[in-house]
Amino acid sequence: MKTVSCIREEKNQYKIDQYESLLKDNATDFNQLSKIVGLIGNEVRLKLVWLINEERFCVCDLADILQMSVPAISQHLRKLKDVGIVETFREKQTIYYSITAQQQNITHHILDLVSDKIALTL
Amino acid sequence: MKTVSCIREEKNQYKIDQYESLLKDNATDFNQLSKIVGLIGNEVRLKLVWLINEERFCVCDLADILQMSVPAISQHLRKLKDVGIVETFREKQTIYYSITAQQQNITHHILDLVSDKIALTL
DNA sequence: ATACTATTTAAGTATTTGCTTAAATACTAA
DNA sequence: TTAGTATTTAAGCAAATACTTAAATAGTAT
Repeated sequence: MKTVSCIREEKNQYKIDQYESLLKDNATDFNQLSKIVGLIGNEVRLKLVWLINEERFCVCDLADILQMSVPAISQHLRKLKDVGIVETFREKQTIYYSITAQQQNITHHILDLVSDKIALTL
Repeated sequence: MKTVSCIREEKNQYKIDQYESLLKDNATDFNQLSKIVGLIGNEVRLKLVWLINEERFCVCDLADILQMSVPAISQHLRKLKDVGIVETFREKQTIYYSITAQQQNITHHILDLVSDKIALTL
């Protein structure tokens, strides 16, 4: 059974039904994409992704740059790692983070927005 | 006084300081951009932005398409309107939503990700 | 082993978010 | 004016989020 909010004359029920099923058919993709975009849409994580895209960093470097606690940064990085945005490699005790090839498309699309907005050169 | 997490030999304190001040200089831009990206990175709002970019819709159309309550949709649209992603125009009792020119750059960048991922044709 | 460094994980908590329901607003039409 | 439609706003609440502190894990170096 289906809820109907619109009862006005001019509405196009056919069109509404078409868009509804179109979105339902692609529900998984919308869900996954919104998860990744939502993750990067956090101020700390946006900075982390931008930094890691510039060059590899370890957790405590990132904590110092952002002036935040190491566990806080570690937990943000874990979320980015869980969806495949960043990956790690160990060198002695230090664990370095870098951007994965896997989600580079999404990552770079969003980092383009940073470049558009900000003149960032070291 | 500044917190230091890294005490290892190999770290490059000069580089850390440079990135720290670079991010601080652009704090406002990172904050604004993350707000907008974070807003669109919600499954319901991502669908709303995609729909509204396809064609103009009124609140109750969108509620029917997404099978959600009218107040819930209205509140999502308000957030998108507050940051200038969508705008409204009234026709009789009906209020139609469309994408603004103002934030079209960001909006389209993110909708490109939808297109990349999903084959959406009506 | 032991001590130390780097990082992660877990538990606790305050804040934010996204819905619900009910009431308010705004406009249309008789 | 009155009734009806479209939408927004407000209050309340459950769930999610982002920190904190403390403890656990993993590797290094003596």
